[in-house]
Amino acid sequence: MEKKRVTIKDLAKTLGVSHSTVSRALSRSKAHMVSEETRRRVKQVAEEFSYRPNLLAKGFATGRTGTLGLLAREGYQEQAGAQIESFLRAADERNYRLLVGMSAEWDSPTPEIDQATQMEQFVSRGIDGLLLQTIGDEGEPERIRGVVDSRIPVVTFNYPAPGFPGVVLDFTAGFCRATEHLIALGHERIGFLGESWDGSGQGAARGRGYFNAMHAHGLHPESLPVGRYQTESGYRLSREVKDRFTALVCCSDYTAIGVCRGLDESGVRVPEDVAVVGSGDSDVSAFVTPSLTTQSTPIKGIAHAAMELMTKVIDGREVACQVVLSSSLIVRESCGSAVADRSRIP
Amino acid sequence: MEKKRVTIKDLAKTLGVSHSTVSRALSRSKAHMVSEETRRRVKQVAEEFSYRPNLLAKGFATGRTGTLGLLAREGYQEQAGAQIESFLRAADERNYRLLVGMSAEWDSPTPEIDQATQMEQFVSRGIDGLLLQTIGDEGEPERIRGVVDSRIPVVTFNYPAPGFPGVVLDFTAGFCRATEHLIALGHERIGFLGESWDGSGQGAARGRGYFNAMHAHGLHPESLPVGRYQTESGYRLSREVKDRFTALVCCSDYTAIGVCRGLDESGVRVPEDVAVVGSGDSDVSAFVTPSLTTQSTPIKGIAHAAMELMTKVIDGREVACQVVLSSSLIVRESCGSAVADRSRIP
DNA sequence: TTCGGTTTTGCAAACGTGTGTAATTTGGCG
DNA sequence: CGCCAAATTACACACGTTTGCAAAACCGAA
Repeated sequence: MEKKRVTIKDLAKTLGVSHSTVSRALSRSKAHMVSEETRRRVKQVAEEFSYRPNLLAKGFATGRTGTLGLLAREGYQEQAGAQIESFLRAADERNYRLLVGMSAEWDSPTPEIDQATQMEQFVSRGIDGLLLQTIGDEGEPERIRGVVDSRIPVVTFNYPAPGFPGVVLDFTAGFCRATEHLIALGHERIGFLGESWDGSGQGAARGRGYFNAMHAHGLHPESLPVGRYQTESGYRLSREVKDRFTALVCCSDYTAIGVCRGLDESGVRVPEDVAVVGSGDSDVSAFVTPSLTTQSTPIKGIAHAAMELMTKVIDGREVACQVVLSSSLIVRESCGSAVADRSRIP
Repeated sequence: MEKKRVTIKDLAKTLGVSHSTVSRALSRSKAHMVSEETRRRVKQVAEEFSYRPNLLAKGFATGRTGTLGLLAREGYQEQAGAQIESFLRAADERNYRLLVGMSAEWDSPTPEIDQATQMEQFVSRGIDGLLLQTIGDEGEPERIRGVVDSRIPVVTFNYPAPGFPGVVLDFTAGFCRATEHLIALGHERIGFLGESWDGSGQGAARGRGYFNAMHAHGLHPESLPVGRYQTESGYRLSREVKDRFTALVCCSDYTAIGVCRGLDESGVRVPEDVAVVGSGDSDVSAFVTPSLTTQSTPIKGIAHAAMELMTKVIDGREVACQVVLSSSLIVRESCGSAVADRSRIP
């Protein structure tokens, strides 16, 4: 009953030719090493038998599998799911499959597999390239190089890793612009909900944008650390910001939604009493009340740029460059606006 | 410079044994076909050389790759990303990697790869099993069988596919309970935002729950079709529901958020004028204003149950069974309630 | 020492495909 | 008809690993 899959040799047998001929007929080698006539016959029989190549064997023989590894990191992304989706699309378009992994911290104590192991697993499975979400922490490039064979191309995203080509979003500029938007509206006591600016990594890059803007205008910056970029972290922090700031810059839309909710429950109105800006332009951001002023993070753009870069690197047309994407500020209700009623601010 | 990866043969050479011995030493075969002494030596040298097995070759030789395919469908899931994440975790725990794909419609005219092709690709790459998001449309089981080799196990989720083991959420019961909750609050003109109940598939299952509850209480059911389960679809529909219903059952949280926003803009208050319930218990649902009454959809539970089922099927301990998970109703503000603070209501 | 049995090891084939090289066919032209 | 080059095809090996089977080594007992 165990009907085996039909192989190239089966085709060869019924055609009365050698299996190598069949192979050449099907995988159009650059030199027309096979006559048009036989190619036609082979293709017909292949169709008839509904032959499907064993991509495992093919990859094994050629060293190229048509599979890329995508390794995302948990907790450092407000929209991990959407990010993965975008990559799936971008990979599909270039006819690559994706081995996807999600890693916790390096040497994580949790039962989850750590990043190094994931990378090894991927490499062992013969991926043609690795799309790696970096966070820019200390010694990251070395760790990567320690695990992944130097011959397989790595493209990073999220944060630059020296020595590796990558796609990066200019969070610093984005948060700077967002903060300046609040300053232009007349705010002076502006708080930041996110990681502090002195540090490395993507979270700090956001904070640095906030800091730069504040500093440039002679204002006093202050950050309140959020843990994960989740809704509840913002909600928790809402108690601490009351009566302390007239405006808040949040590291993500979800943090913003959480803090808005918390403030609302305390009787603080957004944007009348406190202005809030988020980041990410997530699906819901336009539909919550108040709708969020936020910066678009071109998730699809990142995925496409990363895949673009990856194909270039694979073809050897690029070695190590950073593609910098920038975000734009989307102004909605949550920070009021020039026309907002500001009469109540003490 | 092209340093090849170290193979089993390299180890054999430096150890002065045959490569088959090394193979046996490393892959603990049931029979202790190799002495403890040599095993120790082999392991040491392997460690020293930091040997990593070529999983491609291994899979090719054994027929098992330790990789599963996960094929999700676009647009039929409110939280596709979170779903994928859950599966990644569940797979990790059982030491499986995941080839992930996202498919559009069958024979999709879009440039994206259709489901059949995706499945073929996965199978050709030697997956040990396929986790398949089904939608329960006409002829789905046949289509699956048409593409995927009968020897590789398929576990479906989201909607039962006759003949295949699967995990399914009892949406009908969930939406019935949600609707009855509204009825208990005294509502009679209750609308449904989602697919109609006469049809097949997961969307209709939700509608059927609504319908059953309405019918059981002698009320007139009415559905307004949403396209995708996205925020804006709810927003668009808000104009049509005004002055027509006193309560709305929405097929997803995002639809609910969208419709709340739209109603708010029209001056209709939620929950005072119109009560709304969502579905999915998404992250933000507790933090939007008003917070959403919704049904939890145990996304993690689905992933775990599916993986559990998959391992059973792979081991031959199960053939075709449906695991039915149920949701629970989470009561928050958006539909008002007996205990809610209603003092503000005029 | 020799024998039988058990444990350990080596040999070789197999998995499906690609590819270099040699062998064959083809075709054109003298 | 014969010859040479070009086009086409067959042969055989490679890729890294597993695994059945036979060979070898070992061990204890006669």
